[in-house]
Amino acid sequence: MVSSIEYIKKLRKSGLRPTKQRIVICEVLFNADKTFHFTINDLVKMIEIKTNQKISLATVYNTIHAFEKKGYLKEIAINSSQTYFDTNTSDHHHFFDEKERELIDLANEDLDQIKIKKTIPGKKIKSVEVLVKVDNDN
Amino acid sequence: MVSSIEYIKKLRKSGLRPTKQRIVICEVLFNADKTFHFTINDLVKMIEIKTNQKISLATVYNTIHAFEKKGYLKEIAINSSQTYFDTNTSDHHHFFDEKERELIDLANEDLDQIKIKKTIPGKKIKSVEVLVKVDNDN
DNA sequence: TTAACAGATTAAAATCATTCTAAACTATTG
DNA sequence: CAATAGTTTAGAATGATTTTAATCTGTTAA
Repeated sequence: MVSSIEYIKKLRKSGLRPTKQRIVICEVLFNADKTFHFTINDLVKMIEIKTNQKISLATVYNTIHAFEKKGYLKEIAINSSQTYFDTNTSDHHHFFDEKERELIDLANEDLDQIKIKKTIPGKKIKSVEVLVKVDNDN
Repeated sequence: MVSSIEYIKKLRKSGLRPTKQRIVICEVLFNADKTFHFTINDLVKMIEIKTNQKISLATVYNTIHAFEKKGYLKEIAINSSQTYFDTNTSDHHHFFDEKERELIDLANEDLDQIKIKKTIPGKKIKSVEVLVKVDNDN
């Protein structure tokens, strides 16, 4: 249970004003005992459940993008009509169950070190993301 | 230079009626000397240049989805406002240059075999996609 | 403490890729 | 050639995301 004072500090430290809305979003995202994956739609629902009031959709988008830019969230590359985010910002990968539209973490340790043997002139690698699509077994 | 008769055969064999529109799309997509990546928007432009007439956007979408379902195209998992497709349907991966919004093939041989050491009960692996995001070197 | 202002929030409109609709067209088959 | 199932089409609809422009609020300096 992280105190909201911590979030206020965190926000200030990143040059983001600690507004009521941002603190609520921090509490929803970063107070969970486990990291998780979510869409903007999921988040809006979680906020409503937690606070019984709503934050404007535009603010939710703004805040999530601000948090992503600060490195507090990661966007996950999948083809979906909605964008998925991850509160786990460590270096790791994902399973995607298209039937359930659900993401599952795949730890870096769960696959061998990926070594890219090809380089592109003038470019450097920013990230390596593995997406494992899964389907029902039968 | 593949004759359009070949595309007609190919379409018939897959249970798709060889319409004028589908043949044109085959010619644009599968007559290139190299495989390539494209968005629907790119494809529409290519069709216009090649034929000087246009195919309805709905038809382009229908056809691309039909081709994808038949395995003639692959959709590439990246976060972008537009969906990218690949005429290279072999097992391989991608670099994505976000600055240029450009995809570059990464052959399977350019990285070590990926072995996923985690399994999900009741699910089987359908695909493993690696996306390497790159940025300018400086 | 307060005034001033930059930054934030908001509802609503706009955007834009994609999908749907339902009417017109066409390839196939007998 | 007629019947029909499959296709194409323009335009409308959808839905996630972004923009707009007005209002509000946190911060700062006096």
